[in-house]
Amino acid sequence: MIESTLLTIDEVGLQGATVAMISKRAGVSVGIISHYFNGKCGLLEATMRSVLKELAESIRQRLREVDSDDVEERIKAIVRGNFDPQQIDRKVVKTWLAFWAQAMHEPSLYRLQRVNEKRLLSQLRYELTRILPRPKAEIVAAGVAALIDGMWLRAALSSDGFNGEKAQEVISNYLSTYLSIDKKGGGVRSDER
Amino acid sequence: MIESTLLTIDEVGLQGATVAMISKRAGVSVGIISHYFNGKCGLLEATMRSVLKELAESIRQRLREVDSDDVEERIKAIVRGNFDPQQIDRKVVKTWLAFWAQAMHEPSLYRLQRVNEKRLLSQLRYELTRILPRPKAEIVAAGVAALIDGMWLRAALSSDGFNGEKAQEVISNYLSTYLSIDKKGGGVRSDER
Amino acid sequence: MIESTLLTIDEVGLQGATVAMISKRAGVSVGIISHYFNGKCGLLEATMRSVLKELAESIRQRLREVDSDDVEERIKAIVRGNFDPQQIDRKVVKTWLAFWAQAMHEPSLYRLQRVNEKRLLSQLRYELTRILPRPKAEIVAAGVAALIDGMWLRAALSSDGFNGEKAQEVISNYLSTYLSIDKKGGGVRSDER
Amino acid sequence: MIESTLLTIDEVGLQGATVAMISKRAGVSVGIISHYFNGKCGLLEATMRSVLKELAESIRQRLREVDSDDVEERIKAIVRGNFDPQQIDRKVVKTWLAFWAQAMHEPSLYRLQRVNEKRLLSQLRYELTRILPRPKAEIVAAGVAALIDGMWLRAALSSDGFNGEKAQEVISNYLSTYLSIDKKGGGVRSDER
DNA sequence: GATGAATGAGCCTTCATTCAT
DNA sequence: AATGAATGAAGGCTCATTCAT
Repeated sequence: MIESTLLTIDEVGLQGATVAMISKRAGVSVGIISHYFNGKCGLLEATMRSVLKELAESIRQRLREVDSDDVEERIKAIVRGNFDPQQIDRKVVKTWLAFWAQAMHEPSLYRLQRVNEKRLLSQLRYELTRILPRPKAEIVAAGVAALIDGMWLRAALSSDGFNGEKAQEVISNYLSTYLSIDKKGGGVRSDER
Repeated sequence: MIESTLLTIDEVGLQGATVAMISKRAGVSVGIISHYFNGKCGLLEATMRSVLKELAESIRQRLREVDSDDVEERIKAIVRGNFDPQQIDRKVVKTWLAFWAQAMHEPSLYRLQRVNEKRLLSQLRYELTRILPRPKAEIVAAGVAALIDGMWLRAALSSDGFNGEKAQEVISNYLSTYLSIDKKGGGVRSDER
Repeated sequence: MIESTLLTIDEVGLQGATVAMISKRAGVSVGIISHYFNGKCGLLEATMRSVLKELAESIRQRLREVDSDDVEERIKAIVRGNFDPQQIDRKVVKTWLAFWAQAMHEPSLYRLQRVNEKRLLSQLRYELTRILPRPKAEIVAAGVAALIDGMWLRAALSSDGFNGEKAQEVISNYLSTYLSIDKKGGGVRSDER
Repeated sequence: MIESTLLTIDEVGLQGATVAMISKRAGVSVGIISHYFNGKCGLLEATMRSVLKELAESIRQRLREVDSDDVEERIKAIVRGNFDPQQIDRKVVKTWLAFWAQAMHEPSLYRLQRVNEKRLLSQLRYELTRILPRPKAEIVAAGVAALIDGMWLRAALSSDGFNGEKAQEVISNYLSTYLSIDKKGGGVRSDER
């Protein structure tokens, strides 16, 4: 069902996707969608919930694999989670874009979007406050979050398919550069702000 | 016409926007849209072309105001251009999102999106290669571009309206991080790559 | 459904007939027409198929009623079938005319028209070759077919309603002219060709 | 103008032909059609009037070329006039079909059609009454008229282009056969009726 | 008189949803 | 519970006609 939705959106877009297409692909009747998901919009919401759950799971798994005290590694793990093959799959990417456009006009979708947006930021902030003063942690968290979304978006919109590794390289590079500076002259610089 | 489109998309989304709504708001007949813009899709394209032109103009203007040799300032000018009040206006933002979702399934829109995406990147790269070795310039350019898009996107999707200043602060911070390193040990470090 | 189409074309012509009119008269929803007939054009095709089937049935029935060896009577039966009350009904006649005009620009309709056109001719030829040398049979078959269509058309276009009997009289006269000659001096004349 | 109409109907049918297409081809403005012809329907009427006038002229010319007392030749001349290359031109043929379909629902077109239909019949009847008793002349006239229309129609609807010669052959054959019989045993046969 | 830009009614079609089975 | 045929509102687009220039 969810998979059908993703595949169909991939093929023809959210507008082009009809409930008939989706239900046919899933091998169920059209009625079932209105019945169980409360219409097409509800199906999109359920689909995004599923994608979001997998994203969260993907991050959690990566975090479990790294030293719980190595902040830099933990953040890189979060980044890797966001660039999990499943997340950068074309059908998921297209669904994300459709979801964003729709979310601006659908409260239920909007809430979902907000929760996800805030979760990433707070995760990053939580890690960074362990080694950076709060104002700086705030800025770096916002930066990393924006980099994740921005790299993800740029990759999504480019035709060359997804280059997740390059994205992660840019982010890692930023992170290690930043943290190394901080270790050297962090005190002074953070006073400046 | 273009303004009507933006306002209508802002109100009801691209899907919800009918040509009747748009033409009524613009005070013209429905027929005129198909006649001049080649249908609803053509209208979206024309609208985005207009938005893109204004973005380009906004950046050009900011660049004209800064020292043509101060690379950091020039990049900040590009960033400021991207966060111009007109660009972060809610109706423009919503149209961007709708445009992205649509562009995945409409070749003419896709081309437009690609041109814009590449233009920002090449502008940044051009400036950065003046003070950084090419591989590093590449990474920083990609980083700044992603930060712009990412901050812009996060701001767009958050309800609190747009906080362009915070976005610019984050990006400035990112930029100075890289450039300060370069100044300190740039020669050696860039040789390493 | 078919009946609704015929009645509506009778009233306002094919151009004037809207799907809404037809479906309303049939007491079904408009959507059903696109669903089952693949649009207005498909509906016309289905309607003509029905008319054609009834024409074929009408001829078959008339043929069953006559001596299978009396060629003249068999041909008259075919003629009678073509002038069956159902075939010369005003609504059927108008639909035929609309169909012809449309068939020139619609491959699927065109094929249908060709099949029917050829069927009549080959039926006549088949009967006539039993008593006439082939070249003459060919000419008489073409003549009878043209007479049927021509009488039918003239009657269709005249306001006085259909005078099927007069049409049949003319055709019978034509037929006996040819067949009587053949009986008298057929051997010699047919050698001439 | 008239020529443009014929060409456009040939290409896309009467329904498909827009006034814009026709006026563009004629190199005039769209307004001119409503202005001078009173709309699209008026243009069709004017076009058919032109076609009809040429048909009449074509027949008159053929009649002028034959002996005014040779009835058989005069009728053959009328037939030849109806199968004049100009009349069996594809664009004229298609326009005729469209005209018929339309005439059923447009009084002004209907009158035009009636006039033409009757003119042919009365011309034939006039000639035939010179050598046949009236009832027989009536039947033969109706037969020849129907043959002309029927052959013309069958040729029009077949894809093989127009085979005017074969049509004329069938009609001539009928005519000479009929008249020769009549001369031989005309008295007796006509008494039979 | 001639133009052609603008109009807007009306069309066919699509498709989310419903509901009898 | 599951189906899928039927619904009918609504959308984009076309195009004959108008009318200011």
